[in-house]
Amino acid sequence: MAGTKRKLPASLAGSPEHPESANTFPNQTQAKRKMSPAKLKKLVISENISNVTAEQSQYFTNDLQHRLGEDFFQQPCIRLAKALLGKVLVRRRSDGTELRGRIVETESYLGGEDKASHSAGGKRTARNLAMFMKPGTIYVYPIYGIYLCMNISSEGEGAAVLLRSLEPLQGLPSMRELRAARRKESARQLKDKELCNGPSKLCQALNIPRCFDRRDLASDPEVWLERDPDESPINPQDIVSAPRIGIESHGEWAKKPLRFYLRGHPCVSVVNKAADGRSGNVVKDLGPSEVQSGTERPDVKRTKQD
DNA sequence: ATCGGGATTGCCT
DNA sequence: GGCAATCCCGATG
Repeated sequence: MAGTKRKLPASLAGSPEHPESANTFPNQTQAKRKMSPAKLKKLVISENISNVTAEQSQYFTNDLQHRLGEDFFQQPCIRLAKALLGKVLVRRRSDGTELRGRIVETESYLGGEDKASHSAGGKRTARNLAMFMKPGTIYVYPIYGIYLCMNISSEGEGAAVLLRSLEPLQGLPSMRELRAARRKESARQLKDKELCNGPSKLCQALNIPRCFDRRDLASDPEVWLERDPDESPINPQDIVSAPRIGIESHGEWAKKPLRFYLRGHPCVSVVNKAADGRSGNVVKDLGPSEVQSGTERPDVKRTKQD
């Protein structure tokens, strides 16, 4: 399948989804555009005309050309979590339309000794089986009875990367609909940057259902990952490492900086000011000791992670 | 068969 | 910033 250029049915070709608006984040420090110049030009045009129909040819772009294959996922968990930053998650819906979001925040769950991981201690259950499947396998699990979270299995026994937030790129009106469906009708409209800035929000916005659990990102026709052709390589100094969110009860492991996000990006769900001031791998002069807990390198087997 | 908790979110004060 | 919502899964008896 990979490398094969698929031709879309004519019925899909001529029926773009709802009007799509371009999405820019002026305040974004790394203001590099992700689209090809041609695509960008079209989107810029559509920005200036309300209710413009989506550029149809974007559905003909050769998605598979930039699709990430299984080799990409074959990396140690922390490395994959960082490598995922800047990559584009694509969801192709049954009507042929595509939703796209750029990954800007991830978390590593290492399995084994990682007490905060569903696979801690090598525990393998029906729920977390996908964490043990081949790298690139999607792990979707329900949380708090009402939400879902999406992970990607990495190299390493039971290791996976949680996707925490995306920068919405394409299909924003659809995302807004999907998100609004579960909110009060009286609630104000969500800002663009609020569409996917949380692990369960992105599942809603991209319509990722529970049944995507155990699917393969490298080969699934409905969901995949792309390299952004025009994205300049992420500078390691632009990756913030901070403690993971929502796992406070897990003691020492809660403090390890296994959350990664693009510095200054407006779509990050929770900014860690202490860690934000610091650059990725450089340890500058540190303040109070409590700050340091967020900077110490993860206490994991070097052999496994680098 | 029953019970308790959770890798979150949105609305309220 | 507090807290309810809501239910599946895994642990326990």
